[in-house]
Amino acid sequence: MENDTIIHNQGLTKPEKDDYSTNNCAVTNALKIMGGKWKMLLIKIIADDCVSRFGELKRKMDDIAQTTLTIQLRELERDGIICRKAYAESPPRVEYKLTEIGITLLPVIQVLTDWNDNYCRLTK
Amino acid sequence: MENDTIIHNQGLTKPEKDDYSTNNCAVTNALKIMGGKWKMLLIKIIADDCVSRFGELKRKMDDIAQTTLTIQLRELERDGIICRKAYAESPPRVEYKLTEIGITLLPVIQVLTDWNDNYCRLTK
DNA sequence: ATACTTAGTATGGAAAACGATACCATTATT
DNA sequence: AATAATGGTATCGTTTTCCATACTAAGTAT
Repeated sequence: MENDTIIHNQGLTKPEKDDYSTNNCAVTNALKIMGGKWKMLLIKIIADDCVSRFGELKRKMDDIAQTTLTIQLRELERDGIICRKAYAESPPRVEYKLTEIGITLLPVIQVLTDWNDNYCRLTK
Repeated sequence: MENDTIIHNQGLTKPEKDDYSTNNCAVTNALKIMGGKWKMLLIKIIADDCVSRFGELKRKMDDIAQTTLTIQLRELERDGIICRKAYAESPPRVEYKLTEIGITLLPVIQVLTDWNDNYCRLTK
């Protein structure tokens, strides 16, 4: 019973001191940028598409409100994860794609997807 | 402009059809279990501790409300991520630890931590 | 007797997230 | 002249999430 308390911690980086407060925890920090109901899904779709238009995203996430989609895109843009390119046409055309920093988030998406495919069913 | 649309998608598993709706997306599914403001942090702390007591968790996450902590722990328990062991003592003693399935979530935590350490600063 | 400890629960309220609806400008189409 | 398409914004309401406060039971220490 005592010996298995060591096993599952291998490979996890322990914090120097026990500081998990809001401003100092790596997990919390990362989630400030990519947390929430829609962000990771949005990042995944834009990655799959390479370049996405607004209406395309709206169609694929068919249960998101348009206002919510706009807000999420603005925040991802503000945080340097995606970039927005608007063309001076009519009707308007706007394209979204991942920035270089946004691309560095793909391993997070992938490991989450892998976990779902391999282990999530065991939780039921 | 066209050629760089391919690069960043390497290694990402594309969905068969463009189905990102609420019930069918792997990312969304995984986040149903470990999403939210506190879950991943909780999983990380319990992993660091190997075994955590309630008051210990409360102290380390000093800005979480006690009621919220209880709810998060109950949900993680319900979803098979942690297990709860209460001792018939007084004052009560309750211990939380990761289940085997909970342990499979650690790579998710790790990759999130790594991203924060390596790339998050670039978003500023 | 009183105070302290742990791991909660109960209640009420505030804040954040999210959604539905209506509206807009510009151009092309019918 | 009316309609449709795109990518929004503005407003308001709901739902979800979260927090603050008060309270509890049982044993231990003073």
